[in-house]
Amino acid sequence: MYLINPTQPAAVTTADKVFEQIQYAIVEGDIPAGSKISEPELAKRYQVSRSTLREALNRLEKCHLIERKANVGSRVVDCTIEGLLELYITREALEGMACRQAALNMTDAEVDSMKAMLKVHSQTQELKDGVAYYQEEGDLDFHYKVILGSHNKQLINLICGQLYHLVRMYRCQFGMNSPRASRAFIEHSQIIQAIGDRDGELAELLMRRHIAASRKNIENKIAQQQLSELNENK
Amino acid sequence: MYLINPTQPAAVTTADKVFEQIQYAIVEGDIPAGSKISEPELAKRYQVSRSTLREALNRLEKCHLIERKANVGSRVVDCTIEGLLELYITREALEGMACRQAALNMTDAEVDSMKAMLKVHSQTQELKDGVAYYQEEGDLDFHYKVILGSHNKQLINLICGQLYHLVRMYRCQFGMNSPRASRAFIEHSQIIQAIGDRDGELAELLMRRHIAASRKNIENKIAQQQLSELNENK
DNA sequence: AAAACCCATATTGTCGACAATAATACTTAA
DNA sequence: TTAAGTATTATTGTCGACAATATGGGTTTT
Repeated sequence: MYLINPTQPAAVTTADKVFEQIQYAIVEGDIPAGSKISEPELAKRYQVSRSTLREALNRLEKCHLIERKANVGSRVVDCTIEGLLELYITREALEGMACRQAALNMTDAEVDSMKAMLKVHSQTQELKDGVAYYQEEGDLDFHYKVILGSHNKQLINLICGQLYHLVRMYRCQFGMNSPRASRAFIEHSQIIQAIGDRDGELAELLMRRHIAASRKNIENKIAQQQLSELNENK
Repeated sequence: MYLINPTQPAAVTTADKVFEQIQYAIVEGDIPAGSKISEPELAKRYQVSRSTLREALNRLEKCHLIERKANVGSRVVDCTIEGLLELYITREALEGMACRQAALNMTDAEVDSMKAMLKVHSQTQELKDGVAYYQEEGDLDFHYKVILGSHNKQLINLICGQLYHLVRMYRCQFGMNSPRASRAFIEHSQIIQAIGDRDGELAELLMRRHIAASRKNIENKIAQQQLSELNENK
């Protein structure tokens, strides 16, 4: 279903499955951003008791997809431009450090594996066919591998287990499929090079620039989007 | 009780209160690190039903104080040296960025408030009386204010809401009360200076060095501790 | 004697019902 | 007519019981 997070263990309990379904619904926008969550309604919709639904809600809260207030209820987080900026700044810090650690801790085999993956992506890209989808997937693959390559459980958990759910949500809601494919590819190559050279400082620098560039690109897209909406409504 | 986290809302529900109590017990080591958690036992000990205890366990999992496996149960995280290093590397990334953002986003009033706080700390320190406790509190105060000064909800939540519980736990379990008080004070002053000058780049650099130094200091302490334990047992 | 299998027990996951709190609508008073 | 207070309703928090899964001990088999 949709996208598998390699760091998340397979859902075994029903609360896990409901969590995945709701997570998908929120990321895709089927449950609108910013909307209030009714426990009885969702429990009925997914055919589970309120207890297990609340268990699922707890998981959703863990990856910052919903927010709870005591005795009041839960709301889906809303996607604001400020929130997006904050998210990318946090990514810049965390993934930058993860990249530095990857340069120190990745095995040679892992580095080779990444280089191979990049080669596949480049060939796929040359097909110029379905570039958006593949590059999008490839982008996530790339970042996942770098993060896992840090061999730092704390970083891996924070980024893959929490931040990336929000990243996907923003990408979906703002319709950001595969921006700047060719540029990203070049930047990925440079990063891998630095990691392979075991140059942690450079690797971190490049990753931070890469994410900052991605952030600015999205900012521009949003600005354009808002501009065109303005033109439609005038 | 113990230490109030200014970013955490007051506990209103009983699950919240139980959470705080267990959190305290884990951080202090009353519930030993690495030990398995028995839901029925804890529920009886804190005089609540298993449902509300599980709610409390969910909060504990959110701040990484316990880990759960489906159909198996929960364990308190164990404090390993690797875990400590990973934690401090993550802090370096996040607090470094928070410090950079603080330089950009803090109001002048907030900067003044921090300078005033630092002045109080310096006077308190000169008393050379109970330095450990006050400086320890002061250290946390300082870091909290910088993080809050970033005005970045994502960073604030990750650091104060999650990482700092673990930081306290490690400090407690490894008996790290107030290391390098005078050095820390000087470094804090430099950081505030950079923030006041709105020099984000320098502010981040100094904060990262500050945390890295703290990490190395703790590493040394642990090494000494293990050495002395070795001598006792020989 | 060691290993594999099975059964008993304990723990976790799930459920529906009740209690407490918050939001809403209505009534009453200024 | 507006504002405050109150009662009603709906939602969340808490509880105890049942079902499903894992753990440990005992038995049997090779």
